[in-house]
Amino acid sequence: MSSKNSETRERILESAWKLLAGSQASAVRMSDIAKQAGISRQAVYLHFPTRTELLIATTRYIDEVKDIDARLVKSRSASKGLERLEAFVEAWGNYIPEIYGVARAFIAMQTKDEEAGAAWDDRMGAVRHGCEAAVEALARDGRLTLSLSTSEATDLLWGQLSVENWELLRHRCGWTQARYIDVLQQTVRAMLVE
Amino acid sequence: MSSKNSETRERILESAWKLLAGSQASAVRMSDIAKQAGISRQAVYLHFPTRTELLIATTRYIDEVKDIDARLVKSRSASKGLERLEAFVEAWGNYIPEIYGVARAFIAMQTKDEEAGAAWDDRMGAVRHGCEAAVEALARDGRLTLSLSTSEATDLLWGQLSVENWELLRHRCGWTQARYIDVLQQTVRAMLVE
DNA sequence: TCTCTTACTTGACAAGGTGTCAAGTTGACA
DNA sequence: TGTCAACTTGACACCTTGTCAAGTAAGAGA
Repeated sequence: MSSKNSETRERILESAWKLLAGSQASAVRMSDIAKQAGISRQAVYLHFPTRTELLIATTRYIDEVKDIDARLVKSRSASKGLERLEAFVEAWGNYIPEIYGVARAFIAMQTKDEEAGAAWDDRMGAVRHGCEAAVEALARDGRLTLSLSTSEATDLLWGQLSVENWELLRHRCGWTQARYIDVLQQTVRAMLVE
Repeated sequence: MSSKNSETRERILESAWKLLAGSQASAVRMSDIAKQAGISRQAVYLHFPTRTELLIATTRYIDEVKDIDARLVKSRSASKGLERLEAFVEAWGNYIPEIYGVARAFIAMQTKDEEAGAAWDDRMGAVRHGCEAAVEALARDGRLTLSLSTSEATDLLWGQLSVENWELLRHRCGWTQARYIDVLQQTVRAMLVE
């Protein structure tokens, strides 16, 4: 029989991902994930102690499969601050749809489950670091708006690139992904540059 | 004995409000609200059929007590678009803290409870109307950025004034309320005007 | 004073989800 | 043949929402 850390574990992660990405991401239960993976509900608990830990593992799995690092190369290697900023908005903005399902689940759990809140804060903290790097590059070029500190500018950019803002514009307002990226680049530039 | 629609009902609403506004807004249960109001859990159900309806009633109660309409008078009576925009940002931005507790509860429920989602969408739809009016006033003055349609500009402003964005800047980033208002006015202006 | 009604209490319970536990099955491997 | 690891089956405790039924207390009216 296969080792515990391979096929089944991955099938669980794939199932969680698929269900969370689906239209009815709302109430994805442990039993749904088990059924999707073709195993018993208890088998899921043999691999992941809690629902929260399964969700955390799912985000890590997605990061691996979708190669988030590769997507950020262009931004990180940009020489000019403005270039870096726009590349970052594009890279992260186009990554949000990939993780949106899991993100929704985390946001819903934040209120109830402290551990889930901490895990999500941690992931979003990584995004903030990306924002910070872009803002600092901008500041080094002397192109950051004078009325904002780098910290404030970072916060604003972070808020602009939040999953919640993406959700509002794409889902509630019906924007296309391409228009979202375009307008966000333009908006963020108006907010932070010069 | 007092009529059903008075003292007790109001005590329930006050209790819900108080608990949701408190630091541990996370898990406010029906039993917590009942205890706070000094009545039995079942008595709460005599006044409100479900938790969702109680939350909806609580927002309406807050609107009444805090007089949301009065706060919007200045914005609505502004003659210039820019003036209207800034007054609206100030009025709504300063109202968010009042409803934040209830808002958090709604946001957490959105995923699970359809009715709660609809109720919250409805309330936020009202905010979007305010955004729309401000953007249209700006457009009439010919001061709206050319690269944005009025609908897109409305959406952007709406996202900027979302409870989630307020939460991020005030709670996660530690901004003061005054700074939040200042920076948002400036940001929104950079995004939409000229 | 007796009775009726209204608001509320008390206590039990079903539904639906998470997480735990114990015992059984099955296939690989030595 | 025996053992071990991975998985199954079924039961159960716990929590929260919402329902139900019976009981209590106090004001209103005859």
